[in-house]
Amino acid sequence: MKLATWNVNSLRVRLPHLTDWLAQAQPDIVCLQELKCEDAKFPRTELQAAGYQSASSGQKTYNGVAILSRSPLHDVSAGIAGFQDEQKRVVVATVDGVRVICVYCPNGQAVGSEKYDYKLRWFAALKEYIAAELSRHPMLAVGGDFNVAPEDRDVHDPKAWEGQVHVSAPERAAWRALLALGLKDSFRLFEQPEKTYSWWDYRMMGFRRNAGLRIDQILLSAALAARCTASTVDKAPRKLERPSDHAPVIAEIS
DNA sequence: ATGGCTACGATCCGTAGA
Repeated sequence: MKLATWNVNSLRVRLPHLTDWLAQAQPDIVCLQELKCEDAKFPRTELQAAGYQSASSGQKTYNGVAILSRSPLHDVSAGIAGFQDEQKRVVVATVDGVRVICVYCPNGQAVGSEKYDYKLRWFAALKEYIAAELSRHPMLAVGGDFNVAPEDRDVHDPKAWEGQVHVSAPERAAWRALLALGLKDSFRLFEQPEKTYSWWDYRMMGFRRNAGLRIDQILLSAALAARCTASTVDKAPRKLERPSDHAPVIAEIS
């Protein structure tokens, strides 16, 4: 089973890149973020033609998440149970016995801002939600844009980023609290090339300079981590014309 | 140097992303 996550930064703009990538990479399950697209306008038939069923939780202009799958999606629900939120950031489904949670974690804007506080509250709620899901689903994966670079090696210029949003100590603690539930960062289960990132700023030729952050991850429960055979970032779509600023992350499960 | 791209929904600029 090949599981992927990709922040597409507008599903409608990126649909050609997405369908090309699906045909090339042949993932079984894909978590998508930043659809910026209402469910009514979700390109369900186009994706069906590409061989994927979908469960989406979208909204206009901002946020929006979806899970694509070649196998049927069961027990679909949207949002974090018990956490009131207008912003569409979570969708969950069971596919082939695996509980898949797709997350678009808040950006946080700036340390100390209202959005930063929301980010930390949101992470606390996510942790409780994952804990509850884990108790019922030992085979569980959380794929998404976490908007946290967990360690300095996930940051192109740790000095410049020190204390900033995406790397601040409270954000990293919130991210590590998810691992404390028993989850593993699939990417770090393996030897990886130095300076591997999943997001690069559109400005200042961020991608050419490899000025990036590794903020997109796939977290696996112990049962899945034990069966994970590879995890990579696929930089190819980031090289295309009019790319998303994020690249897909992949985890392969035997 | 606090800018710089890109997408969006609304104009001909503001908001948001990271």
